[in-house]
Order: sequence, then structure tokens, then C-alpha cells
Amino acid sequence: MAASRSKASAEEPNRRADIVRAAGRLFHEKGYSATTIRDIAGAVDMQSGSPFYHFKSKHDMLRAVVLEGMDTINTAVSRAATSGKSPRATFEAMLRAHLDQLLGSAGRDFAATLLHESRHLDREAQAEVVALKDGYEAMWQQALNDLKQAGLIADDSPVARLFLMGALNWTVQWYRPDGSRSVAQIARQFARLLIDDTPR
Amino acid sequence: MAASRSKASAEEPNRRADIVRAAGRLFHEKGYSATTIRDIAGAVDMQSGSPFYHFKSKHDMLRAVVLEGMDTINTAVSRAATSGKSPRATFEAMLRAHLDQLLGSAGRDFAATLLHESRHLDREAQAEVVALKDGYEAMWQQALNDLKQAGLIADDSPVARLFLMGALNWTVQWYRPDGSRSVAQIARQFARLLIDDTPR
DNA sequence: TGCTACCAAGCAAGCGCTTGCTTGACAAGC
DNA sequence: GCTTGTCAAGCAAGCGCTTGCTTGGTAGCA
Repeated sequence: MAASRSKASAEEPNRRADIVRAAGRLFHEKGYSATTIRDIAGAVDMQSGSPFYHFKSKHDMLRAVVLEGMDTINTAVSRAATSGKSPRATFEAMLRAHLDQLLGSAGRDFAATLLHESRHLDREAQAEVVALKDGYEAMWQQALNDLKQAGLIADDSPVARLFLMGALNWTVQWYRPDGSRSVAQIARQFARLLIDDTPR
Repeated sequence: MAASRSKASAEEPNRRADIVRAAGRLFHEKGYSATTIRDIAGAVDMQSGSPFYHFKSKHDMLRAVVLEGMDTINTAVSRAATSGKSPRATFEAMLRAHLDQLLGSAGRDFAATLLHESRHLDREAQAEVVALKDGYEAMWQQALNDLKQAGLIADDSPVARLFLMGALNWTVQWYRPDGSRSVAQIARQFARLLIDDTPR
């Protein structure tokens, strides 16, 4: 979104974006079903009926949050994937980008909601998300293929990709911003776990 | 569970267990908040007030489901861990046991609810689960330490363990029983991704 | 007779969402 | 310069329904 609008100044209120942000945070914290319209409205100092001026339903709010998550993570990882570095460096940059979106304060709530609450979307919106996700995962599959071609990994099968995506996405469950490990450190260590570049 | 009761015959009705099973399935399918007491009661042919004879609240049902999940997966993996085989074989047996509980028809719903709905427990029950989970993860940490000692992996740090647990637990999101890969095949491939036993 | 396991009915609270109306900003007409 | 009309962005109230849970009663068995 945000792209269809020409000016994105911080001056204008843009309450719609406020609602999406608040909804994202609450969906992430409490889950979609346990979050009420009154929670969301209260978080942006509105009456409980007012968000429906901007969204036609609660499902529609979820859709906005999930698509925002899909878009930002896709953009960030695409940029890393096409940075034109070596397969190994490209791969680690992709890891860092993915984890940044998932764990960083910027889009954390959107990405987490995307991962955990998408099933509450109606069939139509769900298909929309699946299509975007397929494209996203194809990008990772390509990265693994490149690593294999370069002789850096032994297995670039789809299961290997799912293995990796699982390890990445599960970080949401245990990563703490105030912990001892930075996102970049985790990305590097994950790369090392898959790529055996120490001669022996 | 099932241990605190002496007889576990299939003859006696044992409606309480029926409720736990139905609740587990529904919590897994729709999520805790989106599942109603009426859903659960209906699934076992009861009126909506009747489950409260067996459980004092909906939270209590969730607690029963989650503890059942924790218990069965812990038991299964413990048995694999102490089977006295080589570190490599033990490890793969543990992978298979974990994935069996997570993906097999037996305890799938319990395990999945444990993974995704635990946050809806009250603080008290949550602490109970965390304590059990810490013990469970320590078992995996030990397995990684053994692999490192045997020279089969390069990294046995906690991050490596979290990496592995993530890959394992994420299988819930993509595994399909009617798919082309069996659980045992996935376990083997996962082991190969971490252990480099092909000489080169 | 007493206990287990349940039903039938319903309560209070909270749910998503709708409705009719207000308010401030801005532009056009005179 | 003042009125008039339009519009976006809400507010205040509440509707119909669902929620988790309670209660009084009772059939069946020991």
C-alpha cells in the first residue's frame, strides 16, 4: 500500500495506517480472534465503531496487516537477493533481511501476523497470500540452487528449503531484542550451520 | 496423562478423554479463541454446559490438551534418546520420534496445540509448561553435545539447537499426510542436512 | 439412598457491526 | 466577506447475536 498514495509525510495524520499498525501489534500479541475491535479502536483513541469507516470488516483489517507483512519482507529479501554478490554473501544477506523483518521493530508485528494468523482470512484472501508466498519461496529455492551449483551445500531440495524456512520463522518464538545475540549474529550463525566453508 | 488413571481400557466411555481429544482437534484447527465451548460439546454430543462437569473452565481444557501434548512427545523422544545406539542413530531416532508426535495421527493435535496455543494459558499454567519444555530441550542439547563429541557436527551451541527445533516444529505448517514424503524420510533428510557423514 | 454424569434453560457480559448525527476544513457563489 | 454546500472523519448509542459459564433438576446405576 502506501505506494498508491503520493505523499507519505509524517505530518498528515493518516489514521488508517495507525489502525493497521495497532491491529498488527495486537494480532501479534494476542492473536486475531482474541483481539477485539474495541482493543484496536482504543489503541488509536477512537470509538469502537470508527475503524469501520476505514475498513469494511475485522477480516479486512487482518488482510491489510498480512499483505503489509508480505510486501515488506518480500521487498527486503528481493533487494538482498539481487545485490550481485557471491552466492555465499548473497545468501547471508537474504538471511539477515528475512530476520530483520521478522525480528526488528519495524515490521515485526506484520510479519508475525502473516506467519501465524493467515488462516483466519477467508478463502479468497488466503489464496492471494499463498500466491505471494509461492513467489517468495521460489526466490529462496533459487538461492539454494545457486549455493549447490557453487558446491557450498550438498542438498538443495525443496525439503532443504522448508528446513531452512522453518528454522528462520521459528526465531519469532525465541528471539528477544534485549537478548545477547544480535540479528546479524544469528544470520551469520545460521549460514554457518548450512554452509561448510571451513576446510578440513 | 493416562498414567494417573490405573485402567485405560477402550471399553469404558471415559468422556473426559473424549472432550480432551475433541478440544485438541478443534484448538489445532481453529485456534483456542475461535473455538467455542459449544463446538467442543457438539463434537462429543453433549449440551454446551456439560463439559463443565469435567473441567472448571475453558482454560482448564486447554491446559489438559497442552500437558497431554507435552507428556506424549517427551515420553516418545526420551525413549529414543536412551535407546543406547550410536550418537548418529540415536539422533535420527529422536528426530523420528519428535516428528511422529507432531505429524502422526496419534498426538498431532495435542502437540500442535502445545506449540501454537500455549500463550492463551494463564501465567501459572504457562510456567508449568515452560518448566517441562526446558527439560525437553535439555535432552536435545545433550544429543547435540554428543554429536559434537563424536565429531559429527561443528556447532552444538544453543543457537544450533534452536535452529533445529525451529526446522522440526515448522513441519506442522507444510507437512501433509497424503504428500509424497513419509515422516521417516523427512527425519532422515533432516539428519543429513546437519550431519555430514559422506566422506569427501 | 446416594452418587455420577449429564440435560435444559438461561444469565450477564461482550462481540462485530450499523446507524443517525456532528464537526471542522475547504471551495464556490454572490 | 459572508453565506452555502460538500466532504472526510469521526462520535454516541445501541442492535442482534454469541460467549463462557451457572443453576436446578433428574435418569441410571450401585
